[in-house]
Amino acid sequence: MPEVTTSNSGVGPDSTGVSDAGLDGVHEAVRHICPLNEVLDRVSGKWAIGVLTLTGAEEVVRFTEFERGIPGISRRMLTLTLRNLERDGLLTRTVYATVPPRTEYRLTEAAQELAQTLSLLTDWAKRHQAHVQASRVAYDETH
Amino acid sequence: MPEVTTSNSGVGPDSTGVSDAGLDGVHEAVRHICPLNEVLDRVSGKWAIGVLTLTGAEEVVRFTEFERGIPGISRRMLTLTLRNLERDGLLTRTVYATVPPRTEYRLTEAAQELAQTLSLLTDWAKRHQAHVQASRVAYDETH
DNA sequence: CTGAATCCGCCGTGATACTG
DNA sequence: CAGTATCACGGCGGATTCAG
Repeated sequence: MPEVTTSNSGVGPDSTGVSDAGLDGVHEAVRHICPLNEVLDRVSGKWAIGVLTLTGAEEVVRFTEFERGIPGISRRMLTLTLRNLERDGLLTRTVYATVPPRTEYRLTEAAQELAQTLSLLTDWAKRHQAHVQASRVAYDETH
Repeated sequence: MPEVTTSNSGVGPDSTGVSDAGLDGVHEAVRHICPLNEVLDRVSGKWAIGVLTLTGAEEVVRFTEFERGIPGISRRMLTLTLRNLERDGLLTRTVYATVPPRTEYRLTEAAQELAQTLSLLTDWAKRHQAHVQASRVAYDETH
């Protein structure tokens, strides 16, 4: 992805190529109103959060430690997640040309701030997850 | 979605049915470690944030106002987003049986707190988006 | 040990048309 | 006005295999 449409790691096709280019304009306007989308695009996906929090807790993490620390993740997705985070300047990747090879990952300062903010979101989740679950059950019963 | 697998609005098949059921256990462990995933699942998708912030700013919003206020959204996606948010107890939906029909949406208290926390994330995004973009450009050049 | 490359299934998303 | 129903597409995510 060398060009503009770098964000939107989500599922959407990002303006399906439909009609004229006007849609990109308004879409950009939405993004301007809400940079939150960019953060969430970055942090979305099943694994990014796990990587971030794990790295935040451990300071320095190696590839294999991620695999053990995030149960269920595949090599492929771990690599992709790591690369995306590195590309966004949230992780630094240091490779030691030893045998066997060794790679270390750390959070950048920006990512550390992000992790702190995310912890506030976690607080919200903890405080309201019961309410949310109850809402879901109630909703599913009546629909 | 009447049953258990309600969360995980993301793309993943949620433990592909591979081998034994042990994977669900560890996966559940991951969720326990990080309830953040649930919040993000709830807020992910291209439109949920827009709906949330718009409703936060307007107090009361009608269906058509969403369509006008969130450029590019389709009726279908607006409906789905609204329903999900309502199901999670973040939005209330009030239908007036008038002609023409009229439906009002408001944030619940929980969602208002969430919106505040999300604004902190927005702050982070604003403070670091330049850095992130620069990182991306640099990364794309060298790879 | 740390990845890269390939194949494939699933589901989110959008377009379009229909309804009360 | 406020949705619902149906179809099609594209990409994420996973499994597996190969490489340095």
